[in-house]
Amino acid sequence: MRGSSASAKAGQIRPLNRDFYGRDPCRVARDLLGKVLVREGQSRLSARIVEVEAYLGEEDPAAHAAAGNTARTAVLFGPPGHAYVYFIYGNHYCLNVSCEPEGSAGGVLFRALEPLSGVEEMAQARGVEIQDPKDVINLTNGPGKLCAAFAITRGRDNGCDLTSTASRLWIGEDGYIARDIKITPRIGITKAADKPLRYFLGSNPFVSRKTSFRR
DNA sequence: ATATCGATTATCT
DNA sequence: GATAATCGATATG
Repeated sequence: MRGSSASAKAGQIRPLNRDFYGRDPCRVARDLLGKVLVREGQSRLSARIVEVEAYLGEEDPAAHAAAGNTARTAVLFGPPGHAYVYFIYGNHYCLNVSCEPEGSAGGVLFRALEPLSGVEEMAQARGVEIQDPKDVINLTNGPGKLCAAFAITRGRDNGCDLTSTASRLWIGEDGYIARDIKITPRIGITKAADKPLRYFLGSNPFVSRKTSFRR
């Protein structure tokens, strides 16, 4: 066996190709569950994707793409598989991956991750101490939190190619099969707040909330 | 357990 | 000038 096998060996992570992202954000969101976000650095940080939301194109009032192709939203209109990072509420960064073929807007917001490696470095980046195993949950169970844990900022990571293992940030699969997928409305929005575009692993303790009402 | 609120800035009206 | 794809702290049941 020499790497041509379809099933990944334990611990091995293979990047997802650009075609994976060049589709409807709803399908990309669904298929992203169970995949792995990797940040290369002094040591490698990795975490499983357990909660995401789909944001559509200019016709979705809740999407940033609704403002059209501006300096801020350009990545959403560009080629698929790139990181769209924005700053919100004066405090937090949020990470998306661009979807749809170039010229058509769409993205998937990362809402929660399950840490696989580099827990100590994530805790340090979040500015918290891990005193109890349950404290690990608090590291990446929200869109702002996971960006802090991975040291993701707009300046460093906006526009990053997430299909390349040469990038500081990329996404891969390790053979894990997503189970118990749940779908609810998106969280924290006021427009189009009823559309069921939030996808998560129902039995995973790292999801930010079980249900979606808020606000 | 849920509810409310302040922080702080990029972006848009 | 208002709002926002959030978080953490505080108050209250």
